[in-house]
Amino acid sequence: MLDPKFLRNELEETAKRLATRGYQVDVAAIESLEEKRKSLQVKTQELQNERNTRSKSIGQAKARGEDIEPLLKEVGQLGDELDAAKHELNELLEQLKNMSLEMPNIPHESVPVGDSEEENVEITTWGTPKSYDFEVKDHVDLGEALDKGLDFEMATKLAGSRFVVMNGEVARLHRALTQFMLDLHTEEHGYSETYVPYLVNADSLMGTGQLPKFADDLFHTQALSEGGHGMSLIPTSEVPLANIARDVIYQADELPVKMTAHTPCFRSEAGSYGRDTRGLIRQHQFDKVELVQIVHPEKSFEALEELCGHAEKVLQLLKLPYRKVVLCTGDMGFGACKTYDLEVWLPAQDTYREISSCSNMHDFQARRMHARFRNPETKKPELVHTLNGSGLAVGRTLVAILENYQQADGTVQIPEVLQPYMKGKKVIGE
RNA sequence: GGAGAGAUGGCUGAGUGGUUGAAAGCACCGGUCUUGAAAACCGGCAUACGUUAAUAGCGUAUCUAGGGUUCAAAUCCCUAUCUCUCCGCCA
Repeated sequence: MLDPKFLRNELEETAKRLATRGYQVDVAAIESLEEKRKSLQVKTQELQNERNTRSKSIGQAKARGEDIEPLLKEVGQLGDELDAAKHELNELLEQLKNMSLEMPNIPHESVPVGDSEEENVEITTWGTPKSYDFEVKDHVDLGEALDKGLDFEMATKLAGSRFVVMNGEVARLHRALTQFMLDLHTEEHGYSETYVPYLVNADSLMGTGQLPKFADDLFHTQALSEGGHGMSLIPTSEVPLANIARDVIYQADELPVKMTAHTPCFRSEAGSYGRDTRGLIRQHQFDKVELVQIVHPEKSFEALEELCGHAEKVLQLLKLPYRKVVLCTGDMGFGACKTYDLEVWLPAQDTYREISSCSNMHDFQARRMHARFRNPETKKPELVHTLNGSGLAVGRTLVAILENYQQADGTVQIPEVLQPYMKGKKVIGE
């Protein structure tokens, strides 16, 4: 959510900047609603003031044993007028609130302006894609051949499309990856390991920005239309992790809070029919190791660089070639003010594919969540900034390893850093 | 799943319809005292919104949340959520 004061005072500016990400602000509508709101609010408060004063004097008169009947009569119609004004005001406030809940975050000045992912800007590349003297297979063929290491047919029987069953060494490699990532982030990067619920309530989803706008992307235990008390499966552990800060006032010396968690993520992928239907790339359920930071508002851009570096470190240690891009205004997520994507090299697709997305949400989520810290200078509670990033998406990392480390005979080398997690094995499929 | 109890400011905890935004204590901040500290004493100490040049005043709201009764609700009624205790079930 944007700062309502900023929105009000800098409406044109806000509209201009949100337009760069393809969001049209209805300036005229907001202006007229605001004007009405202002006068109605003043009127309501005046009426309330009057009622309070009179009610008080009734109390005093009664205490003195006077006849209060005439006073009661006087206040009589005040109530109706007040109720009407209140009602109208609440409707207006509701309307304004709903509008602001659906507005995306304002992009940072350093974010390149563009319409789509075509206009994302490459920052760096790391590593060199290997050349293979045989025809490379994709991870689906590799995984199926590895003693049904990846079994998509079975998953279809059990659940449907966009799920997977893993077996044997591939399943273990998948587990090894999450262990390795968690160990790295907790032991080297200063995150505390966190275990969180995979089902969350609507307040949490509102806090991080999935609701009200993106309900269709989630799996719900009960339709929101049917009472709304159902929980939803998390689309990312960012939701529970960031909401740990909801309604909290941190002491300044408690910041930054750095948390990491490994969870499955559930996405209905409502808008992506036909995209990436083959393989592990786009699933209804996938594992992810997430990094979340709650930081002092002046430190968030620094923290973004740091956090992204932590995700990069995973790729570097796994020796997977990747590139880092900064997303353009049109490609950023709803709540982000600046986002870096890390894209790993996939030889079978002969291209880089997203494997991590690291974002500074600025105060956007903090405002929705009332996540604050007590500023020692002002002694007042002020909004913190929140950041999140994948460190990394485990399923896609598995894809990258299978494809990048494949050998002519269909076996797959195990990256050195993972070998301790694989009982010292160096190759799977032998 | 069944039965009961409860939810008040950073914390503990008074308060059952009328100057109660809310006693008291703790914590915290400032001061007096002290060589310094502690103790003692004095004072201060919520948030949001509106109005405003203003972090000054003034006003409004907020005692889990949402409805209701009333001239007036922390206080009465209804609903939801959460917490605790006991029983059942269970990893």
